[in-house]
Amino acid sequence: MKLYGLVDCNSFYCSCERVFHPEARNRPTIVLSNNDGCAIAFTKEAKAVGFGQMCEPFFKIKDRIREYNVAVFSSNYTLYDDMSKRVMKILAGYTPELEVYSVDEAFLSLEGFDNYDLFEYGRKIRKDLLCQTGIPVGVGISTTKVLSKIANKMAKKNSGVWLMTQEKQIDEVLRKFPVRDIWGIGSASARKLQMLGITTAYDFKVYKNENLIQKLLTKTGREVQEELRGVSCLPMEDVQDKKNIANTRSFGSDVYDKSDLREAVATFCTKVAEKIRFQESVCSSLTVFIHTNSFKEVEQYYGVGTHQFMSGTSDTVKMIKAAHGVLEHIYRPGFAYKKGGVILNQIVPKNESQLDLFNPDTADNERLSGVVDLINQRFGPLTVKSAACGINQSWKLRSDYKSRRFTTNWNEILEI
DNA sequence: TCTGGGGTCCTAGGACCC
DNA sequence: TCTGGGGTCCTAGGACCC
Repeated sequence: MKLYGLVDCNSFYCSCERVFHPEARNRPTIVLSNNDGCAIAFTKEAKAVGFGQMCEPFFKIKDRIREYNVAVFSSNYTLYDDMSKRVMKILAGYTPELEVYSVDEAFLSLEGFDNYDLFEYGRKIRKDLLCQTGIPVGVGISTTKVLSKIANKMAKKNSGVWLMTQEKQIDEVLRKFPVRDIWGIGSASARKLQMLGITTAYDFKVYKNENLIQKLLTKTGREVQEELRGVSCLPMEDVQDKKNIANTRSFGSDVYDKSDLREAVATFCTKVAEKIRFQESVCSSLTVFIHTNSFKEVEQYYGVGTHQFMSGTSDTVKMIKAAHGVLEHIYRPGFAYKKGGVILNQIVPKNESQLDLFNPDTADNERLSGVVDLINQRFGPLTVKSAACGINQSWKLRSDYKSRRFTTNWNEILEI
């Protein structure tokens, strides 16, 4: 029998903070987005006192945060990424095949584990992770990925582990499970299903007109329906290389000057170039965008443009030049820009890249990039960077409640 | 005053080919 | 009055995910 386990960390960002801030463990805890803009992670204690709406603006909830003595943290992705790696490494020991689905969750193939006491196995995984990393998780086990996601939600409501493999038992759960909460069914699809009278996962499972589902929800929706029926359509996947790589940011304050935007864009390029080199790939097109603050009732402008490289590249300097060229085209003076970004497209592995027939000598400066990457890995991000990134970086973002990089930087290690 | 960031997949429709 | 048929590739936009 096919069997899938889904392990999902509870309020992952908050749990990471709590590992190093014991004083937050008895308080409702919230983590903010970049720029301290919105609340994006909540513990169940925070949800219990009314927080939990995704991306609620921080400034709107400040009063309530004081009222309920909520612990607040700026996001610290260096810390979360490292904690995630620790969790995944342990999980890899519990399955022949692990699919790291996101920073805080992973599918485990449990095919061939039919004779195990799977409930006990789930408990062991939980205990081990909590002991070794301090991160609490839920474990859901069932016969398809979609069902194991549902099992995981049940696990979080109950003792932390939920096993469902018998049809009768599955149906019992599905009858009480809102269709909107199914993995792969968002608000738009839920609305369409509602019009067909489908409100629970069970209604969806037994709905007969498959052609209509295909038409309304496309192939994706049909696959979800099959998975609810216990027919596995979504196999375990290798985590392959990224097909797009982006770095985009809201600015700390409004930006008017082209020179500031040039700095920001150069910095975005530096980040994406690092990422693509780490993946050992090259890209052949690069998109730049800038736009105004859509929350303000002023004239809006959205500028976007793409540069096509003649051959695949992962060279920071080339990307900055290209991005500055695009910026020249899309910049309009007089607007207050609030956000910008750089996206790399048409990504292929380095060794599969096409060379430029007409300019064979414009190869990437790989030695330079290699040395820069080494220095920055050792001494911290942007220790060495292109002068185009600027020194003052007046556009950069805010982060007032940031915790230390406890696990990745000797200078910021936990003190007792 | 203050409103996140980074991805994937699918489809329709246009451009283009012979 | 009459105006082919069968493809591929690319892109924008929608929907969804964490």
